[in-house]
Amino acid sequence: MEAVSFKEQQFKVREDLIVVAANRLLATKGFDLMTMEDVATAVGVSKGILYKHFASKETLAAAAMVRVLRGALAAIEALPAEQPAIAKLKAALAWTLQARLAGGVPLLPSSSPNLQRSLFSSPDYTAAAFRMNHVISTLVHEAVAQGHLRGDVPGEVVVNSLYSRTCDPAFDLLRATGRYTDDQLVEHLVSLCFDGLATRGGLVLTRAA
Amino acid sequence: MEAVSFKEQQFKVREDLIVVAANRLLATKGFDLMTMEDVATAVGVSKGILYKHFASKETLAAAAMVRVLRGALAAIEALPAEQPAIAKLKAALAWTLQARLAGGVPLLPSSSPNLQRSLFSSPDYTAAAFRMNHVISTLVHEAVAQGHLRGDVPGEVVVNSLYSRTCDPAFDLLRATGRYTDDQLVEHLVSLCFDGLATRGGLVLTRAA
DNA sequence: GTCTATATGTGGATAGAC
DNA sequence: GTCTATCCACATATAGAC
Repeated sequence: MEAVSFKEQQFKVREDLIVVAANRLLATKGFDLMTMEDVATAVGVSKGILYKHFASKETLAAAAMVRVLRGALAAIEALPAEQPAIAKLKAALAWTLQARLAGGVPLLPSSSPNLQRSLFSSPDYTAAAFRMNHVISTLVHEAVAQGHLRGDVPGEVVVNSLYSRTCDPAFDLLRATGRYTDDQLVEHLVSLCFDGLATRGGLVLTRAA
Repeated sequence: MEAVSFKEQQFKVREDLIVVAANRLLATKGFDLMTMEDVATAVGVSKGILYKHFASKETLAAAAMVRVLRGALAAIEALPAEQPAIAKLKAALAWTLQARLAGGVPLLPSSSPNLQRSLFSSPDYTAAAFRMNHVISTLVHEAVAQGHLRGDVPGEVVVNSLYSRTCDPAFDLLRATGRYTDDQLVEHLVSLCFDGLATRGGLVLTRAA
């Protein structure tokens, strides 16, 4: 009994190592270029063993996505409730960018039909993605209602823009220059996303009464 | 003489068809998922003939990139000189997004080392990319000097952000919903890029004297 | 120059020894 | 459960007929 439990535990630990390694590889090479061989050597096991844990490469990628989605959801829910919605949204984007710096966020969009099918046929993934979409949409609507987010653009457009900023290629390009600290990078990206590239040309800002 | 010239002309026309088809496929499937077979059937020729025009898949992709870069450069240079720099930058982004709607812009970033090497070993590509970088950087610095673009973010960061907006995945996702016209899509994306997601919370805008 | 057929390499997935 | 060896499908690139 004890031995079995221990082995099962080891199995779970290894599975987590596999997912973490896949995460990193997906973040750097993307789904199409990542090979199961890559994952195996990164973890230090043989290729065949991966299929004892995951039925296919797509299933493994789905597991990696779920891991990140759940982490992001937990981070958002851990934010102080008294924060206004826009602050939560900024924090969520910053968290995701930090996660990308740390271990990698496997959000590289591959248009592989196999992957798409596999993702949406995974209950874990669809549940996490649906929940994430709900949480972010709600925050966006709150922020609009509070006058902190522009109301002249459909909420859907805002949500998608936020999502795409988490996998902004500019982030990696700028990071590769080595001219910025991690915090500077995150700050710049978040600021550009929410405040835009432009000043308010010809206009000055006055505090409202 | 005439016959040879005609054949050469035909050859060039076909080459252009190949590049256009590759463009579209690169925009939809990306470099990794696009196969030479795809390109061949799209053009309506056999697979082998592609290698009479291009030495490799990477070379073909480079040609597609060069085509788009040159088109974008021409579009920027055709803008009225009296326009302020920020207007030119907005127009350039809008042009690229329109081009993406029309025929596709093959900017899907593949981290394939083969592709990277092939791109940077192509004089045509490096020249076009260098020139594009120069043109955009100059416009950004002008716009900052004119007070239209934020000066608190390094120019390099602004340039990279602009670049990454041209291949923003949100664009395709929103387009796929079918709820927006092409013009609305472009307008929203350009507006979000320059003006940001946020209102100026608690502030009202007053025109300067 | 264009096609058909094929050589070559690679990567996902499986079989079988231990 | 883990490894080694292998199968199979597919994609790049080439060879050879016409």
